[in-house]
Amino acid sequence: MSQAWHEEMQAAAQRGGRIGDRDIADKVRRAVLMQRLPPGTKLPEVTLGEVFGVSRSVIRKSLTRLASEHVVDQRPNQVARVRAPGIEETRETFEARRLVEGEVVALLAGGLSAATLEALGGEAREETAAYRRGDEAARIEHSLNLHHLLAEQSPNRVLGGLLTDLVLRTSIVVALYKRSGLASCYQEAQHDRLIALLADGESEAARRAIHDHLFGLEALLDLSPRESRIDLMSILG
Amino acid sequence: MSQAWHEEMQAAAQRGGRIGDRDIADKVRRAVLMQRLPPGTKLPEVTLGEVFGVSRSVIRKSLTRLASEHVVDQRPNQVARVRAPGIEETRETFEARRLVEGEVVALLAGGLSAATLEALGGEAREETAAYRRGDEAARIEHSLNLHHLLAEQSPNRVLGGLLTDLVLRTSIVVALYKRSGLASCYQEAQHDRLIALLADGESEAARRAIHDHLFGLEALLDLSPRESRIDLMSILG
DNA sequence: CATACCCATATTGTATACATAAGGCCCTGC
DNA sequence: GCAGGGCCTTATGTATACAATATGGGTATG
Repeated sequence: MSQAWHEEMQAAAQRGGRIGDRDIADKVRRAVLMQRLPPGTKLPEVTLGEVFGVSRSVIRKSLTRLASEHVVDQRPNQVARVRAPGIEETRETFEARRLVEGEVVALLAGGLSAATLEALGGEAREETAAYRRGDEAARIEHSLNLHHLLAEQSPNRVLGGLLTDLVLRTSIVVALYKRSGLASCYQEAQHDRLIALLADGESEAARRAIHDHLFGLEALLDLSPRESRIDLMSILG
Repeated sequence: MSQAWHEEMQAAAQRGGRIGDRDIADKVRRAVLMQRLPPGTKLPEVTLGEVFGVSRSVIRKSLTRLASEHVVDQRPNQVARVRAPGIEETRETFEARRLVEGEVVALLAGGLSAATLEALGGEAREETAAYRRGDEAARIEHSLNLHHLLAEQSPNRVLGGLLTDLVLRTSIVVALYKRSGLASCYQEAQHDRLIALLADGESEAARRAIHDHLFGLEALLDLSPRESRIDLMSILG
């Protein structure tokens, strides 16, 4: 367990009043997303309990929730660990998300209220601004917000739920496999283009835009099998 | 809590040796699928604990698992209840499953081993046999096995996981909204046709076959809004 | 007669203690 | 030097006690 993660969590615990399993899951999820908790990190229940000032009961519920979101691996009689999706699963996650998010934006095109479009545009603008000032954490936050908003607005709530899950999972693997040289996975103007197509009701063009966006994102990752820093950890660990 | 369900569970508890949260979730899931547990049924933790001979800890884990599968509703400070998806959600679930299962069978076509094809054929045959002898429980079992097998065989494991979830959810709503006159939702020969197309590698035809199959299944349901026996329970409850 | 309030009861939320199993370390034997 | 086995440490699995909260019924009141 790294030092940084411990103090981060302790600080988070102190700021809030009563915290529940939901809050804890949120914090751990964010920490994973921001790579504060590297894959494979052990998450012992007692330790987390001390950090958050609650008992194992609450922690267990949080971990179970995170496991159902595929954020942590929770195996019987074993310490929960931050999940490390392999290269194959990464590709599959992207493929699944292309299918689902493509369908969602196609359904969404032309049916969004002005207020929603404005909210989407706002997130896109803030993402760009964060990128320009080099604030990667904020950039990821706004990018996530944008896609999460799409998922929430889906007229098909079931598909929306699936999309929410897939957005989280892709975000985790992006953080994991981002090429070391790259500071960010920002793709200039792609979000704005998508929003314009949604506003114009161009269903199929919006679907293609999402496909391009996700293919582009996947292409920014280093998914070469040789670099097995992650696989070693999960296989040997 | 109905009488039948209680004795069913007690019998189940007695037959097995040590039972864990997984087993309990399985049994409750089956009971829901077989309509032994009607929607809205309360599932108090202590009652379940007594029935299965375990403490609330185990029950809680089971319920949480079932909640993540959308089988039960688990809201804070409230007793868990068997979930009652509304008509709208039913349609959305079918739409989502068409999208995902269509893609899965398209990916699967032409790539299945002879052994897997034989296993699929076996389930289809057993389903037909069960239908002919009027054993609806067995028919559902084999139909579920078939689709579950498809999900497991998906080269894309992420999509397979999504499909597993959707198959379960559609099964629940089929049980719920099956027209009262209908003894079964069996659709003659459709499974066999699908398997043939998979064997022949006809991706797009297989996708269409699944679409037809699922549209046909949805058409067998009574989704008219007037009959609000379910909606009243979930809205007022 | 309808409504609002209040109390008794049932049920979940949380913490803790004990039981059980996994993992690591050292020690022994080859 | 290396492999194997047993002990010890650590962490999870399960049960239980207590606290907090919802639910339902009964009663008083407008």
